[in-house]
Amino acid sequence: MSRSKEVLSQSILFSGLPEQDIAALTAIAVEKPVAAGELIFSEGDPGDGFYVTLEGMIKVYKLSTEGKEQILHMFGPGEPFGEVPVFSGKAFPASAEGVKKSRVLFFPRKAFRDLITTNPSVAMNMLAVLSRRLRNFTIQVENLSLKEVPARLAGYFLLQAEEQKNPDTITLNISKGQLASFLGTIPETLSRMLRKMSEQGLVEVQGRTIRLLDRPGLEDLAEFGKMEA
Amino acid sequence: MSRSKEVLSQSILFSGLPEQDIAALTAIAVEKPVAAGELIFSEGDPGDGFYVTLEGMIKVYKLSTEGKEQILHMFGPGEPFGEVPVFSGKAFPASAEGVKKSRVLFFPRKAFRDLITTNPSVAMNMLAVLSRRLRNFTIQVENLSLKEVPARLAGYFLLQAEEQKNPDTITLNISKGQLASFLGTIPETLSRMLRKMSEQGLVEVQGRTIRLLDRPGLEDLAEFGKMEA
DNA sequence: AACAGTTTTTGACATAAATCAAGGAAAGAT
DNA sequence: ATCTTTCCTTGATTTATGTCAAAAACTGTT
Repeated sequence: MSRSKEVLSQSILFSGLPEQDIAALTAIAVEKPVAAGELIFSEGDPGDGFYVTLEGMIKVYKLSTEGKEQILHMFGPGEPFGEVPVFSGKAFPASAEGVKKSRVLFFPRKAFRDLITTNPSVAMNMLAVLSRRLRNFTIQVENLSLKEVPARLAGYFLLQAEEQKNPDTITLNISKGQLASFLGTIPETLSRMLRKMSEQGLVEVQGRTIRLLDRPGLEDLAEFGKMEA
Repeated sequence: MSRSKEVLSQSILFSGLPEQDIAALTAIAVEKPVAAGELIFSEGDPGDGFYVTLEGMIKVYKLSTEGKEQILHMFGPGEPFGEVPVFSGKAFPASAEGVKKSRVLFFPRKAFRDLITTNPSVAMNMLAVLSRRLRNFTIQVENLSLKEVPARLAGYFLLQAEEQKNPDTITLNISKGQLASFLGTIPETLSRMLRKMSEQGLVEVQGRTIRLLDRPGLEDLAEFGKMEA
């Protein structure tokens, strides 16, 4: 089995599909290399299909008129993105580009809609994907509206610790600038908060490696968002 | 046809369904009256089904630990809500309650999943509903992160004008306090911004009636977010 | 190893919006 | 019509975070 098929067969969207269906899928899909910083689609583009990340990392983001960036999602291998226009019939609501050198698979709109109508389990998987996405958005809105930057940061660290299956050390897989943009702030503020958290013994920062020194403290910060001094 | 069936047959989710399917649906669904301020479900509840608003208005919201509220969505007649747990398998990510006296229809999880697997067009409609929801969330995140309160407010007015099909006068269908919560701010700030916009001749406010006096000015404010003085 | 580029940090300052506190207006109940 | 409660407005003040400017620390490259 090719590397692409392997990624697909383990993706949330196509898990449980028999191998010949996966093969049929790769037949209709087009693979595309994406350079670091390369634009995949822009907000307002028509959107005649969606993508699955095969390798690397893709960010989906919005830009303000003054040029500030807000990252909405980061997608790694196996994760689909850009599906909204396929089902809503409207243009992409945001833009996407590679964070690093990546490979993506493009699925044309019509072929995929046909697959869904004949294959209820793919429809169900897609519903699950979109539901999870909605769930993440509610958390993002909650963070932006109801929590301050230190709380968001602490929450991010704890989430990463879980995803990376290491309760006391995490490695950032994006730059601090990109992390700031994901958390809805700017690099200067992020830098200051990291220093503050270090001074209080919550974490130890060394480049992209963050040691979580005080999990209860971080959990408290993530929930209540207050740091003394 | 009963009032409920009428609402359902015109809803985005069930549009295009033959009448006997609608009848079958209402057979599995349970109607429930909801008082103003009555809780329908809470964040963290298991979620063994989803709802469709029949009458009135439902808000879906999050609360901060300090008690501040962020409204995520407002749903009127025909609009479904609370679907995320049906497909993600996880609990409700937010809470829902009636804004005013309402009626809702509850669809049990299993029955609806069965309907979807046998009826691709319902699956397609649900995918469209979730996609549209995602689209709205990207706008909400953009607003919270990249725009200031005056810009969000101007954008809200323009959107309402469109929905109410009246280019120069809108009537708020929620209280100003609830509007503040939807826009991610507090009543005091909203009040001040409304005054500022009035002083600048952008709008004229009389209770819940807002007259849009300067659409180009509002459009500019919504996009660039700057108000002189 | 030195270079040019980017990313990150630090400092001084500006500002949008929240908080606290209180008065006024509107709406619903008796 | 009056009372009571909720909603809305206004003012004074605080605060978190953004802006601007510059230095320092990395990164990868010749």
